[in-house]
Amino acid sequence: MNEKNKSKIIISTHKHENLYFAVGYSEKKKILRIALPQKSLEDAVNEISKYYPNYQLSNENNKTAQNLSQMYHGENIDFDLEHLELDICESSEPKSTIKTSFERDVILKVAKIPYGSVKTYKEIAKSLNSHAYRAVGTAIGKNPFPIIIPCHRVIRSDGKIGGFRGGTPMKVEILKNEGIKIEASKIKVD
DNA sequence: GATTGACGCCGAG
DNA sequence: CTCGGCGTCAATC
Repeated sequence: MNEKNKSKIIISTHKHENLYFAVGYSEKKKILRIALPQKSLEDAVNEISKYYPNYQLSNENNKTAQNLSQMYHGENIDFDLEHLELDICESSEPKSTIKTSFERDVILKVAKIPYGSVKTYKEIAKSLNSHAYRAVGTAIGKNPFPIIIPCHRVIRSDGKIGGFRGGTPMKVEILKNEGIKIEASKIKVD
């Protein structure tokens, strides 16, 4: 059931205060997966290694892992998507990789949402000429590059925050760090 | 086919 | 405001 992958990867980490960030690379230096921040190094590494058991930890300071932390804390970093592995993967690849063109299209749309603004699941669907609002949510839920591909900027049409793999409270925190106003669990529009 | 979603909309309480 | 129920469609079983 739990799909694993034999390919060898490198995991780099970064610590900021009590949060640990992790990034998984292929041998070609393409980013395969980003982990949401965790309270321990083990947990952060595990977020990657559970999909890629054949890994090696890197000691070098890693710019992406550092950028990840900065973005989480609300800095507006212009990240080059060229570093991400955005190709459609074989079905034998681990879960939460991009496997269909629909998922890829959704992820690419989300990537274009500017810092400090939000879009709804419905708007994403509409921009793809689709009514599959729920499928958009499901596809975003598989986002292998959370924070860098800003899935936290996608909210519900009624203004509520919506789901998040790291839990809605984390989504709220990231949005607030970006300066978005939230009151009574809803995005405040002015 | 049948079930399951990080959803949307409307109507009832 | 909350809740149920139905709409909708891609992915998965």
